[in-house]
Amino acid sequence: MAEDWRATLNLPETSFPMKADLPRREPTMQQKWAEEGLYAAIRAARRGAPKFILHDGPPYANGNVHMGHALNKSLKDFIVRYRTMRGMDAPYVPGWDTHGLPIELQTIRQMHLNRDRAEPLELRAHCQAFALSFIGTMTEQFRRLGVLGDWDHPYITLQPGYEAEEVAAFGRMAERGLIYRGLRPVYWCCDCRTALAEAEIEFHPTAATAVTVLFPVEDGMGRLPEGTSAAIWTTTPWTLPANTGITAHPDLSYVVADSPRGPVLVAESRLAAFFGGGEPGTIVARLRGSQLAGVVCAHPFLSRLVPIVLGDYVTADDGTGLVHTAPGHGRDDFETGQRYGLPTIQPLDDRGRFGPEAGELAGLSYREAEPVVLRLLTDRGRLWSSERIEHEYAHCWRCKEPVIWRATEQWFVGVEALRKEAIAAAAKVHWLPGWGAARMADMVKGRQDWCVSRQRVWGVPIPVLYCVGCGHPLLLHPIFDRVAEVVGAEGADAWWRRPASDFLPQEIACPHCGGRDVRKEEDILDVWFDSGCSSLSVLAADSSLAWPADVYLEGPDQFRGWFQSSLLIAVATVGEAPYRSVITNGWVLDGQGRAMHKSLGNVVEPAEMVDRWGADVLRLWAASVDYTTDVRVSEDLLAQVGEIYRKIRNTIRYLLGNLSDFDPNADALSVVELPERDRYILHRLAQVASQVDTAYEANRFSAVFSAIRDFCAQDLSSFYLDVAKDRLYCTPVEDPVRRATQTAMYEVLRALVLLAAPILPHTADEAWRAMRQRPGDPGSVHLAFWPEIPSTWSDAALARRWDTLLRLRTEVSLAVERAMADGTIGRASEASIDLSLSPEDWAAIEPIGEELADQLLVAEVAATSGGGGIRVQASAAPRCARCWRHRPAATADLCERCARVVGLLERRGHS
RNA sequence: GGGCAUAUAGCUCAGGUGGUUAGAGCGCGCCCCUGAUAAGGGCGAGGUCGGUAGUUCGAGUCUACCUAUGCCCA
Repeated sequence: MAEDWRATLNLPETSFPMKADLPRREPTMQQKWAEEGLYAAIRAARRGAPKFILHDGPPYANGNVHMGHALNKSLKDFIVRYRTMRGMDAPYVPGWDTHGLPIELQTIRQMHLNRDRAEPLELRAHCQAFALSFIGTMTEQFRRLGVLGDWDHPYITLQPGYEAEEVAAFGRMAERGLIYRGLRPVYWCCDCRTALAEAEIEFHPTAATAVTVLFPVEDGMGRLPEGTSAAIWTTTPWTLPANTGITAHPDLSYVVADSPRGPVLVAESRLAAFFGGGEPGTIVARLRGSQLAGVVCAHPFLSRLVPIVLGDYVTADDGTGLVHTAPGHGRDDFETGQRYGLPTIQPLDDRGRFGPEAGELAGLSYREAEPVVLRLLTDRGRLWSSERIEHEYAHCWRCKEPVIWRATEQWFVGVEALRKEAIAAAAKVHWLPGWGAARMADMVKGRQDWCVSRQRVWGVPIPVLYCVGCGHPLLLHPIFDRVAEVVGAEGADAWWRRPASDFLPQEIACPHCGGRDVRKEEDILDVWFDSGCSSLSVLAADSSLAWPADVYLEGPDQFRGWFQSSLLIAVATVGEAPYRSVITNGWVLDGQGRAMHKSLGNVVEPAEMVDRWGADVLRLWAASVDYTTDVRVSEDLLAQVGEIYRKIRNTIRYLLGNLSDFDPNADALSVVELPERDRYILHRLAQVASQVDTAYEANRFSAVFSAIRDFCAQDLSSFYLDVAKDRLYCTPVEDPVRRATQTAMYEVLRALVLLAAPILPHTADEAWRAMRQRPGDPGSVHLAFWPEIPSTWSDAALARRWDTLLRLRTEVSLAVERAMADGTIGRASEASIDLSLSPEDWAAIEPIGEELADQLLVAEVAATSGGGGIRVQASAAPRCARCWRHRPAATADLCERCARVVGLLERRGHS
């Protein structure tokens, strides 16, 4: 009768559950870390160690955490945790960007405030409360992802200390002469008498007068016939008084055609339209736009010369291919004007009325001026044609009136003086991926001066006082110091709360007129100026951190944003880049590679994914993808990553289960004395650990991911652990054969948990706490050090032999599979194999000897040298009832080994 | 429209300096096991490398152009 030998086996046993239940259990673990003061404990443990500073780019505090944040913060966490395990002091101080238009607008809407009537201080208080509340929710969401950092002490751009450093930075830049005041066109509502941000603009169909106007050529550079006129087209004739140039496209083809008004210059493709269906005049000259550069025309009704300049934005979709350019009334116009030195003329006051210098137009609103302009053109014979058209035109979102572009006084950072220095500084930075270097250089090369003025209240004030007497702005060191001091003590609110005189130090007077009566600048700083100061306000200001940072890591949009603003400000104030390396992560797209949009309904919410899969699975996803390019995320993708997670988890669980009776401090054998089979897996472990280390070092987490995954799936689960079962289960607990395997398994488990810890902090810590410790091991894996892999574990010669075995194993599996299919055998374990090997294979396999059948998981193997191939038969040996292997019987139902073991156990049981 | 980037099996990724039948894991199909069991093992079917044209004795790997997608700019 068949006896149940199960009780005589050493089966795996562990409390580490197969089902991770991450969504439910992770929060508990996180709470435990918080209660244990894990972050502070790490800081204390690493005090004095070499620093590694990953400086957080501050997310904007006005919404929930989205997938882009989740990816970015996960990657940052991998880096910080890895460096910490490497023994470095790697503090992580999260940041928040809190000022600026979006929050101000959302607050106004939410509070139903009237911007014009709202007290600045009241509005600012609401904005602050708004931002802080989102910092609260976002902090919870980031913590839920397992991101380790000083969440109780983040840096926030609205903190007085932060603002004070920002004011000081502005002051230093001003002292270097990098700050100036100049004209720049902005959207302007003449009804509300204010500048508007783009977000405050609505477009509506509007009727307008479109005119085609002739500009007589004064100097054709010999390329244009005598008497030629350049034709432009505009839908805003009232801007003609501010015209200071004409822009042509360098690559467009232009012609001079005869007309009743003499030769006219237009784009060739616009010729027919220009003649309005009538017979086009004879073409008398043809030339490229680039050849027009330098031609000088006369203004159609003012005594002013206007040059033809070049601009890529010119199109031949409408008009004449020659664009009327008034730098005071348009963004493109302004930038073209800057490039070519065209004057910026701005004749309108804040109600949109022409000033006294506008001659006939003085006192008229820009709309009233239109018919006058038309008359002036007609009187001088410069009006080729005019028509009423309807087009989309910008309107004020509040009063619904049309808005205009109007140049006003703004504060600028002069980039020209910084450009070379900034490009040189960026060239010294290590960029990942490498194209970042060229991208940053290009962007700095091509950029205009930085307009840092915002006509708003939610922000850091531009710390400038004006002399009331002579109107001069006072860019003086003692004033900046004074403002920084007050702001540092009271916050930026002080700028609004206190009178201007409070910011004027006793000993200071206007250097121009000696006056001491001052007023405050009302503009605030661009929010990119805020975050751009973070290296100064945070890294340089905190002795526990360091300047410059080792790493910045953000999305590709930050090349024009934070990467750049940080660079410019650091170069302007310190003379170097604020980062040693910059890593860019790609954009997060949906499962089909499309950008996520609310309107498309394809937005994947990290909070939902965490509730469904757990943070460790989401993090494993972040590790699995090539983040340097755009990445996809979807339920399906997370499900796939979830499968890998289970594979890793189950491998760890199985290791734990088979080590339940193993005390590494008492039962471990010397590694160098282990049998080859166990030394082979340690050799593989050494290889994998090295690969993983190299990958972390290079921030190539997808290589970490695949190395760990393949090690679990291939080396461990499908080979080493599968084969080890017999040894583990069937030999006595303390049998050296078993202890040898457990010795190797313990090393594997320990290293595996440590290698995975930066990516899977919850799972790793859970496993760490479930496994036996060594003396001196910390209570949490997060305080542990990177595993030391002795070089003695690597054995290339041994590995070559075992790689041969693995290859043969595949061939045998195939033969066994065929034998099962044709009915020769029922299961692999009853296969009897004849192996006729090539001489080389025989040389590798021969030393493995009798163990071959064990390794191939078959009943028996007869291996010979000869190269004849593989034969499979059914084994003649009976199946042992205890170990289920087909081996010569010693008793009625047990093989020799099992009979011996059982006998031993029985003797023990009786003693 | 411009700049930059990406494009290898259903999915996620590997594929130094160009060279025999392009790899892995997952998923999928079939089979085994039931002493890792909402587990484990084996075998198998899937790509000609986004497209086109070139360079070369030979290209996934070099060049040009095109397409799609993404970011930034206009």
